[in-house]
Amino acid sequence: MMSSTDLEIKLRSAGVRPTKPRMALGGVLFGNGDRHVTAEQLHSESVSEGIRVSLATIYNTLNVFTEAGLLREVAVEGHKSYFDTNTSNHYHYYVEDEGRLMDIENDQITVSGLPSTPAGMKVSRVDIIVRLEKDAE
Amino acid sequence: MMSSTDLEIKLRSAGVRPTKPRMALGGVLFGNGDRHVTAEQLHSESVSEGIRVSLATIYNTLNVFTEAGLLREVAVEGHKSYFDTNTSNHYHYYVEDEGRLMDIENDQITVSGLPSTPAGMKVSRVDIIVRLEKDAE
DNA sequence: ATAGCTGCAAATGCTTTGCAAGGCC
DNA sequence: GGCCTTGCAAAGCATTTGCAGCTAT
Repeated sequence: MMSSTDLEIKLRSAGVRPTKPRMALGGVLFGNGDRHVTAEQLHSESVSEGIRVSLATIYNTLNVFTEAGLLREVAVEGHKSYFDTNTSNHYHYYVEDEGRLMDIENDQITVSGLPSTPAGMKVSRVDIIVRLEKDAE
Repeated sequence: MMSSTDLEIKLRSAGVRPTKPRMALGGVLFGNGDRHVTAEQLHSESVSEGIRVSLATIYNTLNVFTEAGLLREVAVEGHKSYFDTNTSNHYHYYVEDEGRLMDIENDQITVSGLPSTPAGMKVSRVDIIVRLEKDAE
């Protein structure tokens, strides 16, 4: 858990004004360890916890948090964005049958053999998604 | 270039009926080396080459080709799917400023340190996207 | 002949936006 | 007070679907 004071500091440090909806959503997002949510998931979860926010505000808040570096957006497949509360460098499993995203709990992953970056460009991020399906065994 | 006979064989072997639109789109897709296109790009390119197809057919064809294993779909970021004519195992650069996808021309890439796959699951595919931005140098 | 395609337009799903009312510093 | 934020509903995009007519085998 994270105290509301800590949360307020977290938001302020990132340059995000701690409004009531942002504090409430921040509590849901950052109060329970690393999470991966879609806008729709966050909305229904918030509503069922008694937080009354519109879906527009959910999107707005997720975007503001992402731009402020509090969340990381993960593209898995068209028409659905996942937001990850773990902004450190790490990779993901994606369970295709369930549409569920998980962190790969291992910081030993290394990618080798990458060619040199094209001239005038630099790497902004490396995304790795390991897609999983049920074992037909 | 690929002859229309070869293209027809390619489609038939994949279990895809070689209709007129499919042959025409197949020519655009497979006639010029490895490509990465969005539906919209393929549509406007086809139209400017005098191929009259509706956007619905573009989507339908891309999906049929993908299911038949002739294309591979790459998720880069919300609201846009890229289709790659290179279906072999390889990874991508994504140039963020231009929305352009490129194959990483190197088969030396290896990923090590992956933890064992969760029980009952197997890896269906590993996607790696190296995001590039302009070097601010 | 008949199962499968295509095109059109309407529908869908996710996300953004315009604008008036309200909240934060 | 003034600027930023919220909510609602409407708009926007990319993609899919229903259906009547057409095509490949």
